[in-house]
Amino acid sequence: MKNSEVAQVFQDIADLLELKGETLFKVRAYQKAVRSIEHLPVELAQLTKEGKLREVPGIGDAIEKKIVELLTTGRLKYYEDLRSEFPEGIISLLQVPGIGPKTAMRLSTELGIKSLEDLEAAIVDGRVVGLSRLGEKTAENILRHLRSVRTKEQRIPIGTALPLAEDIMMSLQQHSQIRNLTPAGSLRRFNETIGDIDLMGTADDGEAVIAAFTRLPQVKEVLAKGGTKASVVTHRDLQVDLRVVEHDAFGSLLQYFTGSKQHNIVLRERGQRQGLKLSEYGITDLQNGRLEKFAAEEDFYHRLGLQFIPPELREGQHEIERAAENSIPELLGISDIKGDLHIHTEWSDGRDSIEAMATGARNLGYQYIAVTDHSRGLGIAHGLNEERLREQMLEIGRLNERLEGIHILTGTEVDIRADGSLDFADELLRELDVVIAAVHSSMGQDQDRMTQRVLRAIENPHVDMIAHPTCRLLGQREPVALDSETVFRAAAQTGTALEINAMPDRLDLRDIHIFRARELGVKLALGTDAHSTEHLLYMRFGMGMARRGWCEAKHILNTLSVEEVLASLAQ
DNA sequence: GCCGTTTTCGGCCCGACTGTTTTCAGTCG
Repeated sequence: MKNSEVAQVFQDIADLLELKGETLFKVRAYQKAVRSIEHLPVELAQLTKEGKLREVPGIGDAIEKKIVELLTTGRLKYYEDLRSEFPEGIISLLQVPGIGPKTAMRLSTELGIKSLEDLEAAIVDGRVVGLSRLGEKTAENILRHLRSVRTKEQRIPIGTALPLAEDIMMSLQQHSQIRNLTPAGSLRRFNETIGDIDLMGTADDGEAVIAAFTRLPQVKEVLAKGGTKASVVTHRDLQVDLRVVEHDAFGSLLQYFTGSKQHNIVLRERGQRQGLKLSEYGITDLQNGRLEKFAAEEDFYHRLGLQFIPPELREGQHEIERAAENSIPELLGISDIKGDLHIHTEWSDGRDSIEAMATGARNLGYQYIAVTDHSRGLGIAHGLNEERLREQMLEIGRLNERLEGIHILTGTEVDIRADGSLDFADELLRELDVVIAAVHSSMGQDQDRMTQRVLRAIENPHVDMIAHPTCRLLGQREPVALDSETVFRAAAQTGTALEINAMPDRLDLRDIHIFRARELGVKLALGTDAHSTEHLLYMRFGMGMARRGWCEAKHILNTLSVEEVLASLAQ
């Protein structure tokens, strides 16, 4: 059973207990366990084997036993009994904003509603209005939310959200006197997907800024508008919230709205033990009731005796204890990156020439790029055959003589065939600076075959790196079945790098995989998989993932200089 | 159900909004 499936069971249990009217502390205990399991970098089965389940925050005696039962039998009696107490489908009502446990229960018991379809019908024919504490207006709101839940787009990839946010931020800066404008929420934490965009800033005249914001050309609809905040929907159907505050409270407000929710809860629990009450307004000393405000977020953390915690680490797992013992690492930064190791050109399915990609990279301050066009097996991408690859190597040699300030490494993204063999012979691979191997076909293989397939590529002494190891496409294709723990251990053993593919729809490896791979000593490499010069800028998305995986510069292959990286690849 | 810089028992994050109420329950982030 996968972690995500276990998490779903406990999420259901939390919902059902809430419907049942069980004490909220118990409900929250299950919710906390869900968050922890979702962020776990290791399989629960592995932790169980090592006897380390109880080290996970939020997992105690009772939940440990339930996890073991789920993993060994695939079922959980407690869960099945609980479910049998309620009509099927009642949990689905909870996904409608405005419907909580109390309302869901009443809708179910008093009107027999079991699905969103039932609910819509009941509101439309007027049966809902009239239940106690359910007036006309509430019913109307529920109906509106109900319809938007059905049509609403899923969370959008950060690669889409961040440029949209930046576009709005730029417009707002042109049209108002806002200062310190910055994203908050999941965007600032570099979550791989974003629900809505939160922006924050400071201003002397907040109302003028809010007015300018709601009049921006990107805005389709104004949902709410007040003196310090506003919510709008853009033409791309994305909700954007803006909050404007006075300068002296900006730090605590930014901290609060950056989250995550779980991080803030753990932080506040800690504050409570220190006799302090934390809120978006600042920190109140419970002894004397005095409120201390914070203009800078760093000072907020320092007041609690903590190191500053970078937003990418704020998931409410172990970052707060690490900050307390002063052992938050110096995370990788964009200026640490010395080159891009995964680049396509017009020789295969890229748009631009080798020279254009090289000068584009030089403009970003890089020392090198690796040209890694597809191999012949990938016909759809005009993969190179052996002859064309040799021509390309000669061309790169000529360019390297001519171009100043950038070094081009020869390479390939060679196909890993279904049986794990490679698309090019070892004799050819040996001549290249960089050999990236990747799966592009037969993605439906079962876990054993897929794992053996990738292991075989990892064990080839000429393979330097495995690209996009899980082959997922955000929102489009599930990851392939791969025993990641086994693959990571083999990669660490052989010194084969694993890629953090920075393409916004890939982001592969993902954050928790990066965390685990790094822990196991796997060499990691950032690559944009650029198919045009613009794509070189995707590096920042891979950077975000690497930081969420607690990576420092020393963990990343392409923080090395060109001499060092060539030496490392030759090993 | 979890957990400990007072605690192995007795606490458990914080504030705001909305709608339906006569003082607040329910929900959200």
